[in-house]
Amino acid sequence: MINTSTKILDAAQELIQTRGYSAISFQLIAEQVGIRKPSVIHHFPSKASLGVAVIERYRESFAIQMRSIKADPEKTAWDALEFYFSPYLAFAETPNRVCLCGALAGEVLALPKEMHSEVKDFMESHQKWLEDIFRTGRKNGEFQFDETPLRLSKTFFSALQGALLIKRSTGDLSQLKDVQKVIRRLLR
Amino acid sequence: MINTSTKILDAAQELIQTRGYSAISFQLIAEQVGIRKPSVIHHFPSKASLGVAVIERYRESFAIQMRSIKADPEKTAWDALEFYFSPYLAFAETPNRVCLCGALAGEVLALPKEMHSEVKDFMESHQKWLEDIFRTGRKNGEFQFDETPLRLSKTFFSALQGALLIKRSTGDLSQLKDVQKVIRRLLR
DNA sequence: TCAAATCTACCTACTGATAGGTAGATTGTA
DNA sequence: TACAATCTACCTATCAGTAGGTAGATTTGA
Repeated sequence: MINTSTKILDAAQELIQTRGYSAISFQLIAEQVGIRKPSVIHHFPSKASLGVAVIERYRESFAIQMRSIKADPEKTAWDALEFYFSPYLAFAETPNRVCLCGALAGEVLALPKEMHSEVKDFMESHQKWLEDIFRTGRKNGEFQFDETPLRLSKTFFSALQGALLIKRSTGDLSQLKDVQKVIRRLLR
Repeated sequence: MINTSTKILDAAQELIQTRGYSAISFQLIAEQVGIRKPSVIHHFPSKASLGVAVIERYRESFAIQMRSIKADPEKTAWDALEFYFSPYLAFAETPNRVCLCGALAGEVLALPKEMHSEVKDFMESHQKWLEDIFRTGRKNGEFQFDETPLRLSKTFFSALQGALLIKRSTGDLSQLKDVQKVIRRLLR
C-alpha cells in the first residue's frame, strides 16, 4: 500500500511535467489523489514546500542511478550515455511530458525562491555528469571529438532539453530521437 | 507617437518571454502601459486573442527578416546563420528572457487552443529555415558535415532553444554562447 | 491493564486576493 | 455630432491558505 504523501508527490510531479507549476493547484492534486484540498495541505503546508519536495525526490532518484552506473566497472561510456538518454525517451513517450526541471526552468520567475537553487543545481549537476561521460569516453578511446568536454556537454544537454520542449508543441517524437542519433554519430 | 495597441502588444510579449503566459494578467499589462484593465480588454477582448496577436506579430517580423536575407545574393550561408543566431543572443542578454515560442511551448497545455497551431507552425518554420541554410551552405562549399541537413537543423534548433531555457535558471550567458560556438565549429 | 493523552489523517466551511470579463457612463477628438 | 478610447464599478470563478473539528490509531503512565 502506497502512502498518501507519495501519491501526492506522484500526482504533483506528473502535473508539473505536463502542465507546469503555475497551472497546478492544491485542488487539482486533491482530485487526482482522491482526497480533499485541505488534506493535501496537511501533508505539504504550502505550494512551495510541495514544489521543493517534488524536485528533491526527482534529483535524488536521478543521482542514485547515475552513481551506480559510474561505480560499475563493467559499464562503458556508451552504456552511461545510453542510460542518460533513457529517461528523456520515456518522458517523450508520454504526450506533453518534459523533464521536471525543464518544465520548471520555463517559469522560474513564477516559482517561489526556495525552488530556484534546486532547479539551478539540477541543471549544473546534469551537465557535469555528461561532461564526465564525454571526458572518460574520450580518454579510454570510445569517443572521438574535437571540442572540449565542457562545451560539448553544454550543447548536448541543451539539445536534449530543447528537444523535449519542441516535441511538446509539435507532437513529433522524432525531435528527440533524431537529436540522440546525431549526438551518437558526432561522438564516433 | 506609438499607439496603445502596440504598447499592449509590446508589454504582453515581454511579460510572456520573461514570466510565461499563465503568469501574466490584464491587470499587469494595464499597469505596464499606464491604463486601466478594461481599456486593455477594449483593444483585445480576451486573453487568448491577445496571445494570438502577440505570436502572429512575432512570427511575421521574423519571417520578413529571413526572407530579406535569403533574397539578398550578397549574403553567404554564414551570414544567414549569424543573422539567425542574433536574436537568441539579444534575448539572452535580458535576464530571464527566452524565445517567445520557447516560452509558450513550455506551457502548451495551459494555452488556449487557438494558440497551439501558432506555436507548432513557429517551430516547424524555424527548423525549415535552419535546414535550408545548412543545405545551401553545404552545396556551395561553405559548410562541411556528414549528417542530413534535416537532422542537423533539428539538433541545433533544439540546442538553441534549450540553451535559453537553461540559461534562465542558471543565469549563465555562456550556455548560449558555447552552444553557438560548438555549432560553428561543427560546420567547418 | 486500562484509560487518558496525544498524534495522524482527514473533513466542512470559510477568508482575502486575484483572475478574466462585463455594463454602462464619461471623455477626447475628427 | 458621432465614435473610439478610456473610465468606474461590478460580476463570478478560482486561487492559496486558515479555522476548527472528527475519527481512529498509538503512546504513555498509574
